[in-house]
Amino acid sequence: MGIQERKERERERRRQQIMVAAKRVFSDRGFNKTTMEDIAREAELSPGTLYLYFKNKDELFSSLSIRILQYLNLRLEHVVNDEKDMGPDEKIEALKEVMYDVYEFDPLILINMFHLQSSDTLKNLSPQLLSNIKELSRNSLGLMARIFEEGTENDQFIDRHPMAFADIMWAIFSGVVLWEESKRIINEDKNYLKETLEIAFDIFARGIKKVET
Amino acid sequence: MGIQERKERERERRRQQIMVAAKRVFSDRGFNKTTMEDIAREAELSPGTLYLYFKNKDELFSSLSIRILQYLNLRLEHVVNDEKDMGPDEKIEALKEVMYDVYEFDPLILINMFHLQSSDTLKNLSPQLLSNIKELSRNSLGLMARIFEEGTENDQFIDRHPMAFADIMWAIFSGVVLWEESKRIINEDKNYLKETLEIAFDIFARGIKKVET
Amino acid sequence: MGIQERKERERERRRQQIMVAAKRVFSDRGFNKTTMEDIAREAELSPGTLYLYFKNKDELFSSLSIRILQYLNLRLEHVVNDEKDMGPDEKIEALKEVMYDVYEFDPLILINMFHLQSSDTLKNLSPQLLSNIKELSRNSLGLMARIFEEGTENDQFIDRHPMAFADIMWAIFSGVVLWEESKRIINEDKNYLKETLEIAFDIFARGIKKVET
Amino acid sequence: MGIQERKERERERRRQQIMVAAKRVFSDRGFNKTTMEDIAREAELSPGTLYLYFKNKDELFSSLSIRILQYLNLRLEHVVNDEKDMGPDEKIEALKEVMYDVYEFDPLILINMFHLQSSDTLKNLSPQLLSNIKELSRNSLGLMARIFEEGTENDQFIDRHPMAFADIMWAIFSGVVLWEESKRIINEDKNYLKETLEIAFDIFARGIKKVET
DNA sequence: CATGAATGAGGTTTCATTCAT
DNA sequence: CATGAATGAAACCTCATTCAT
Repeated sequence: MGIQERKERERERRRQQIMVAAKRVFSDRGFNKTTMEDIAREAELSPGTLYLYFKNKDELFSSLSIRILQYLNLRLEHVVNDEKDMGPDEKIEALKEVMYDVYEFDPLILINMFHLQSSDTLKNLSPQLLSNIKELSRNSLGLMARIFEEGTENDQFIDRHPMAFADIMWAIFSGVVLWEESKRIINEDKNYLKETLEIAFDIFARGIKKVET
Repeated sequence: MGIQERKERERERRRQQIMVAAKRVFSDRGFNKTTMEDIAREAELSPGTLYLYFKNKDELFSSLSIRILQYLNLRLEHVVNDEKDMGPDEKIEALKEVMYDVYEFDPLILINMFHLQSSDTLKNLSPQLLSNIKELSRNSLGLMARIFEEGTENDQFIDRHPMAFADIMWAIFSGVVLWEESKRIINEDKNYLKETLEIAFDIFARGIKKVET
Repeated sequence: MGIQERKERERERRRQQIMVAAKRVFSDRGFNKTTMEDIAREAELSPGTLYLYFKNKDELFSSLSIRILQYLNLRLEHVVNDEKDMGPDEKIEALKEVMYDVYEFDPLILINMFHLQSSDTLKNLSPQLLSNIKELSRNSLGLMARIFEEGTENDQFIDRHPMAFADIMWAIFSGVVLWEESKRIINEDKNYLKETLEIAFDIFARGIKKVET
Repeated sequence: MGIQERKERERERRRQQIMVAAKRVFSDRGFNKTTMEDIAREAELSPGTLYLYFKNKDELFSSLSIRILQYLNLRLEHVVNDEKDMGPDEKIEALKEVMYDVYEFDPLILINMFHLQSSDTLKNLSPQLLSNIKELSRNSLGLMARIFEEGTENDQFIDRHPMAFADIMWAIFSGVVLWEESKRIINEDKNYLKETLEIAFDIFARGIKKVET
């Protein structure tokens, strides 16, 4: 068991090493322009080795998305489940923090995640990985929806479909990050994203509250 | 002159024919998986012919984005410039219509446009085309911003940076369309998008109004 | 007959027009890089028209070589046949003039002629054209050989195979024009070719004379 | 070190293997008609492999020229530097041997070298390779020039520009090899080249000697 | 005769993936 | 487990040539 486990851990370390390298290269060059050899070089491994840890390029790429989705999920779960004494308003505030941290965790991987989603090659992922991704993103939306649901139940938010709320929330976040003009501005003024998110969440909070402040 | 013009029109017709085919295939298969031969076959032309009308695959792809951006621009200009007697509230309502029509005009091309923007190889577009795209998307955001600016000046909207408003607006729209889970739902329930947009714009309208109804 | 002839002449004029354009473009870009459309544009004709006058690209190219070979032949015939009162020494001097004029007539076409000869696509020339080229080049060598033959018969030149003499003569000329270093020098010093040819012919004249001066 | 070196040698072996195959195919079909796949098939490798050893088709082609130029250089250096006790006459004799051996070493590659020089696409060679070629051909001519220079200094050869002598010498050799009619004759009579070179060098030797024998 | 839009075969090159060491 | 040389399928793109007008 000791040995077994040690091996497993070693294997996981390698996977991480590769993913870190992959993230760097994908972020730098985008999906298409990145070759497996680029990643191998960055990871100081040989191309063949990558295939010992990832079935193919698409799976390697997708694993990056998995990682950030896992992080998002973790954080959302914490807000929804652990912070029992927060009111809906505070949870939305917390949600804002989560979203921003996700962005900071990996600003470019997010963009890549969209590439993943609006993409083609999702069909040659292993079924397990695919369902994993679907599960995670579904779960994330679900967790956000829960926050809004609570607000609705509390009669603090207007009564609408919570999933739609969650969708919009995510939209605000992701759209802000993606739209070309925004990217330009973000590059010039690092605070723009934060400010815009602030405004966005503020508007959102005002817009969904039943009793206006 | 007559002949010259006829030729020009004929040429434009061909371009459109190719773009229609390209749109279909790109939408079906995504950018990477789509080959020029696929498009040629769909357009019932030979591969070589495509290159008489588009410098390369990237330019063909980008031209599709141009088209929808032009449509968006046209519609936004109409709202901003021609509807002088609309109040800010009505204009946001009109904006909603525009966004939805854009989506109907070409639901998948929008996704592709994101691929374009979050992409890599857009550096080998002709400078003219590239600046054209930039100009159009910048202009669209600017027009949206104008709508919000008016509302702010009228003291009807809370006083924030109008560009950020526009950014969020676009975010809501595009994000809603893109997020994977949404896509799934949209495919199952065609009204979901409309409803969610309705909610989104409603929240947004409530959120930015200074004097609450 | 009048009309027939007029037409024929008109046709010949067109051929010349195309060849002049082709010569310019081939010289500028080399055989491979030159497209039929380039030539058409230079000739202010349409690509299709070229094929009314030349079976294919190779034939068009080869026709240029034909033209210069015809010129060479003409000049050589004049030296051999018309200048009955010249001695072998003088004829070699005349030969030098001819060679130099050929070079001036079309310095780059000569290089292209070598491309033709060391080339591949000579197999898809029309048999007639091919035999025409062979005939002309054979004839040129033959005419040169005659000059040396006379000198040998006169007991003025050493007794060797006259065709070999001609071959060497041609070699000197063509080699001088082709060798890369020479080209470089020629570009820097326009007189180099003339001088080198002068030396070459002088050496040659000294080398073949039976009675040394 | 041992491993490093073994790898390097293995790699060099592969390069040679490819070059041998390339030489065969280029010689057989000429540059344009030869496809990379042809070469790969001849080398019993896959097309992709060629690109592991040569940047592109042009570089592969040029490398062949390099090889023969290196051989030529080696031989010329031997004549010029190592054979201190040879007189100019003997050195010219040695030069003849060199030239003939070069021809035997690779009769068709020489023709291809001319294709290289009178060619177009040689601008997309790596700068290093290009300068390598230029260096080598310049050097070869320089070495030949040295031989003549010695003869001039010894007062055995007429006093002319030694580089021009070298140029002519090379011209004789290369021209003889190239001219179409010669090729035909060579194919029919294998001794023709040798004989003609013999005559050429004899004439040349007679032509440059100050004191006639 | 002239046109020039369309063709489509075919070439070069890339790169994800494999497998013998 | 790791390597990295080799693979070979497949993509983009060019351009000589044709043919309906």
